[in-house]
Amino acid sequence: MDIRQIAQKAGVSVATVSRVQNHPETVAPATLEKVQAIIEEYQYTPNWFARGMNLGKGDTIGLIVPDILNPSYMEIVKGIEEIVYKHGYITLMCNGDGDSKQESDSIDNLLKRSVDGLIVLSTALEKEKLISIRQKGIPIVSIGESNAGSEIDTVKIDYREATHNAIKHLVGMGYRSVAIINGPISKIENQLRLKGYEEILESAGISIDKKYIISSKISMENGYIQAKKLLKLDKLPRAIFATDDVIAMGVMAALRDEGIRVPEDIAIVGFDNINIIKMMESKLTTVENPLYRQGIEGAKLLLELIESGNTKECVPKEILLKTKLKIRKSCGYKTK
Amino acid sequence: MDIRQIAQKAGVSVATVSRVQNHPETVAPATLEKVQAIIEEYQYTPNWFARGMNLGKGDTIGLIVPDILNPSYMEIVKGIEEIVYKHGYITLMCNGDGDSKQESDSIDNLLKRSVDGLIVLSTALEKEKLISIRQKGIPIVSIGESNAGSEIDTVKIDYREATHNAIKHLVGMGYRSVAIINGPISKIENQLRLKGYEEILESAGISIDKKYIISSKISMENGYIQAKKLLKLDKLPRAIFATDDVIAMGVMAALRDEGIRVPEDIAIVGFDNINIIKMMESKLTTVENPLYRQGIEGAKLLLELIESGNTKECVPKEILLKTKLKIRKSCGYKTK
DNA sequence: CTGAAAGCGCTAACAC
DNA sequence: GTGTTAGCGCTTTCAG
Repeated sequence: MDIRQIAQKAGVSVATVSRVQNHPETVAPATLEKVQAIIEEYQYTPNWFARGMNLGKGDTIGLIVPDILNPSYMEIVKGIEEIVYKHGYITLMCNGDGDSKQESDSIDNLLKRSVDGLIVLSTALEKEKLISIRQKGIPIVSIGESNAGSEIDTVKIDYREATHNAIKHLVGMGYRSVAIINGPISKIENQLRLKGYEEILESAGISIDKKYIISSKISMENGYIQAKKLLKLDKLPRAIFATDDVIAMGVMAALRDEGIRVPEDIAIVGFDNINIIKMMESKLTTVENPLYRQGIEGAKLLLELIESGNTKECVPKEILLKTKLKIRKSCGYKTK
Repeated sequence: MDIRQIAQKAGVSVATVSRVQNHPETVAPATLEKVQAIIEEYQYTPNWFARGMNLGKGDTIGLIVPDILNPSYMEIVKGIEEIVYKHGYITLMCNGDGDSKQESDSIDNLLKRSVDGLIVLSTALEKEKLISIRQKGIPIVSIGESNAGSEIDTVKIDYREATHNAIKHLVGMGYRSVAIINGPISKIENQLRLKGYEEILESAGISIDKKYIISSKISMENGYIQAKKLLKLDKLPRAIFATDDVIAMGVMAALRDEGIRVPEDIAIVGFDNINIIKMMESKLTTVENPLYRQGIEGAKLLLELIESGNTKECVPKEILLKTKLKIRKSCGYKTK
């Protein structure tokens, strides 16, 4: 069924059918009803490609996620999804696989599909790439710190401050040796976390031990593996800060398997406060991260950009969300 | 940059540029090289909509997921993603929200975007809807049991048998009162699980207690809530079978909060064997479900269908994957 | 092996 | 209010 056939059945011109679909208020009530009846009867929907070609847009946004198996990212995606869907958009999702090359491929793939906008999650993409996209007038927003800094619209938290709070708390508990299991150091946000970590230790007069600084891909398995490595050291750390809750979960598993008590022997602090851990047996102290909210704000930002119509001219916005250290048992802190 | 401008720069006709992109083997090496250089120089990519309009396809598949926060579904999605991306397709993902109305909306949305094919995960969609899609010649595959039974291509496991194994094991352990916390009973797969549950109890001569049969939306929170309800009963069940691992996690949390020991007081068996629980403190006995594999197989099936070109004529295939009861501590079984 | 030209199905000026 | 018509950017016959 194409528009011509519908027009014929309804006894009107194709223009009228098109109007009925796109500007119903401009057509006479009687005609409107008649045409709508035919449309309904034949279940007509305009050819998406033809429509897109004329309008130059397809109500689609592209999304790059580093790892769809990581609940932290999915909580963000959930927020994005809800907002954009409500506004008639739909999401094309690509797996970045935490790899800058693969991410770049995915972006190109998305771009050639003429998406109306792009959201990148915790991206490792180079600054030039990011900026060139924006320069082309394609709305793009980064959730999490990106290499483009404040040159593209961004929703983020203060990773450095959040880490300060976590490490400060650990140091305040009297732990003098604190290890960090960080995500890939190629990402700005992880560089900031590392910085925050070092700053607090230094200001507490604790010398930094390279052996306590680990960077790895984010997964429970890696958390497990890295923790085991840490446990092979001559001098064990008194506390471990994992920059992602799934890493923290792996760490906890490793300590348990080695018969190490948390927090008596080693304390743990995680990052994100994802849903699953809220109910877990071992109460994990973690940095509460408004993930869902980040998705919401990011999507809104993107929609604004799309609707404004000229991304290039807008000065990039930056939305900074608050985090808070959620103290539970794993850090050894006794409430009252 | 459009094809005309490229043609001009290269000193050839638009037809030749088009050929270079779509059938490079049909153009003279010299011309080919010349045109490719220009394409490269100007970073030309054909307009997606125009291309789609001509070809009638957009290398896109639609995907309906009941809940993107549920790791079980995401493991399946991961498998799908990998296969289709490798074949040049990209995924439009919609959240079904476990609601048949919302799912139906999402499908329509996907359909009007002329996706090349559709994968539905654990769908509650009515048989008629599913079949009508296939009838229109749109490739569709269901992962998990659907209301269309064997009338559409399906990848699944034997839910009834899997449940048999779980319940049989529990009954074999001597537990005479076994509760089930099931997903929404509107879904066939959950009906099958319930059936499997009842069958084993009956054949063991255990009368079925309605109070032990619960159906709820799948989430950790609901697992928690439903378990608490169960614990308010005069006579507590000796074991609880949760038909999804995230439900099981909620159940474990509830029991813990109530000071009930697992498995000494109440045994638990879950379903899926998702990644997270493999490392969890409380070793959950669960039905091992090849989720990732389901995604792989489902995607392959869909791709076949798309490439075959005539979905209507093909007789629907059915792929049945094997499950296995993974025995850990939560069911009380002592190895040796 | 290459070019001219006819659509693909739709939207939006522009006339009436 | 409604119809006529000119594209949108591309692919693909059909000639040459």
